Amino acid sequence: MTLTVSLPDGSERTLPAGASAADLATSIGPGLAKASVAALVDGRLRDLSRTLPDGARVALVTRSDDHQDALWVLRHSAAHVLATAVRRVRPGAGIGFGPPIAEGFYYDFAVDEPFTPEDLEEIEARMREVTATATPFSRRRVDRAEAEALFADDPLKLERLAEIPEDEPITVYENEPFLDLCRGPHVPATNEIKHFKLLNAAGAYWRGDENRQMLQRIYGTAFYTRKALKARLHQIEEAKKRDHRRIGEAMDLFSVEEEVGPGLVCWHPAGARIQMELRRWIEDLLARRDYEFVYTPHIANEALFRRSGHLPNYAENMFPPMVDRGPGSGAAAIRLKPMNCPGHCMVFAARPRSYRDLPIRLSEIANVYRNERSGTLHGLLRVRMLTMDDGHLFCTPGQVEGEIFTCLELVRTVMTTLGLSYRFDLSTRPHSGKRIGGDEVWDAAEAALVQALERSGLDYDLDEGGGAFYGPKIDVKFRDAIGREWQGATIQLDFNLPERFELEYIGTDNRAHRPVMIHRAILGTIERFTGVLTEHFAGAFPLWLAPVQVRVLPISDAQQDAADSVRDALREAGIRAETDARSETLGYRIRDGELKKTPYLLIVGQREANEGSVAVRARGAEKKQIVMTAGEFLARVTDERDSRALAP
RNA sequence: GCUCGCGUAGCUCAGUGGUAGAGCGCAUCCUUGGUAAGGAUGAGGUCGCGGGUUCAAUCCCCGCCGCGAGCUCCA
Repeated sequence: MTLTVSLPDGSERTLPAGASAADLATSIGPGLAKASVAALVDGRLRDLSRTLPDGARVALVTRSDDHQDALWVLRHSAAHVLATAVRRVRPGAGIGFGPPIAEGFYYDFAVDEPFTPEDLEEIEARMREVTATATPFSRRRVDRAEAEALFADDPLKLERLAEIPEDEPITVYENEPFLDLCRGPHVPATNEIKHFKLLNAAGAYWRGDENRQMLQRIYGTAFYTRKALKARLHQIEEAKKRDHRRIGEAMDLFSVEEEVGPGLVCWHPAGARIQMELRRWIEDLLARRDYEFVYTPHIANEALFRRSGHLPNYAENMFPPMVDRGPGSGAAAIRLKPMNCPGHCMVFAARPRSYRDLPIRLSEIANVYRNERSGTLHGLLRVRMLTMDDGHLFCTPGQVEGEIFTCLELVRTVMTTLGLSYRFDLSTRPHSGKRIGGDEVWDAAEAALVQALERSGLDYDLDEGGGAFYGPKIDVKFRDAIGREWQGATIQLDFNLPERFELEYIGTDNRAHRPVMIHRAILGTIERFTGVLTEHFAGAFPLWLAPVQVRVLPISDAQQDAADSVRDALREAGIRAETDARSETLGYRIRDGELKKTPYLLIVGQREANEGSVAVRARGAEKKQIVMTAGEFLARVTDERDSRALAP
């Protein structure tokens, strides 16, 4: 008896019946056998030790820090080793879930006392004991009764067990002495896990449900090579150094004071400068694309938000009402706006609209106010007064694709200018019952988004069922300088608000039609975007965004006038320049300028003062400075600013 | 909002049951220095807020507020 499998290169191999993926690897070569950790059998990850079905397509998964499947298996196994070690330190620990995640793995434990940093050290040491020897991960199928017996004293596992459908096999994995209810697969043995590190511990709700018990989660990461682990740990260090709260303090960009209130940002002059540049840039880009700007009130009658659906659906995130003349007077309750769309709908509805008016593109770079839960606030990334570069497009169904296309083009312009790589997620209709509008409407809307994406020649990932109840959307994810991904622009179709506000336009048939509404934000919010850019650039903003663009350093008092006149000429050209004539050594002032990430330091000594030149020291270029005339520098720096260049 | 941790000078942090210290920054003076920290002197703190224990609390206990790591949520 034999079985035949096909390999990724299209070739076929015949093996004795009952052969495993490990046997397959051995039959191909000892090197492959040694390098394999798991197998993809008909596209599904399997243990190396599982028998192969006849006719399967098999790809061996070899040790690699570049291969998601390989890392997935390793980290999943590392999670089991973590649980093994925790059970040694806390024998009674209940066991929740322990999956691999994008950058590592975690495991949740039900324990009486939370883990301390010292506990993590000890647990990690125990893990090293476990991985020092080759204890196999062995898979076993069990029936329900046996599984219930095995996990009789672990209520979390019993709960999970009860959810496994009758027709699904129940498997357990054991790396002695630890036994877990688990679908697998795993690496062959514990000694495969060589390069790992526990990172932190924190509470996590059982099953992510805030009404259920709080478990203690331990995060860690694991790789096949020491180099990759070191790179990851370095990335974590780098992220700490780039933390926008730290840089914001050092560069005096902003502050969040307890006395003002949590999640409320005071922008200092340097930070406000960055914000202003971003804002002007976006406004200019929008104006060129036929947007019109509006202002709508920051506070409004509650009735507006009742109509828009915010009060029934979004009240959690809205501040409580204010009443201007006291209760009982008949005065309306007033709310701070959490979004701009209701106001923009009112602008649209304020007069009759013809199809000739469409599309109408309204933009408002406005503050909105959201009563975010206190535990979610974080520097500039999550605040309670935020500034959206908001816009709402009102158009006919036939115009949707073209409008989306233009939005995508705008996204590309913004991301390219800032040197950010990005990708798109297309989120389609949620499951029926959780959406409004008929299937034909959704079909057309999704098709329009797909066509716009394809017309742009852009790749996208599909997030099926991820759309809002009121319409499908395209989300932009961009990657920063150290590889982290952030939510950027969002473009959302909305069939809901035009209904609620009874928006209409008169069509060519002289009858009223409902417009389609598109919500879109390109930066998202200025606060978050500034925070992310601060981390992306590590404070070294491109010249056009830098709060101070040029600092002029006279070598001694004798050159102060010369330095000031260079500074004044730069200012005349709209360059943000200042003189640093402090009574400190030149070395000190250069160091200070570099630490403040000033794009250009101009040194003016007697030589330069005599000949009308400046010694230009570009940020980070150290001693590779160039002497040029003040006029040459001015031309160069204005050009760099006007082109929004990323680097000199 | 929840769990745990933290809260000392403008910033980063040390410290003690007997009302406090460093470095940086800041101020003044000296120094006028050619490419990443010149020197001296000085100011600056209700030790987050409120209770409690104690002869005595910045330190121990409780509550509140804020921050951090996560969870949940999300621009």
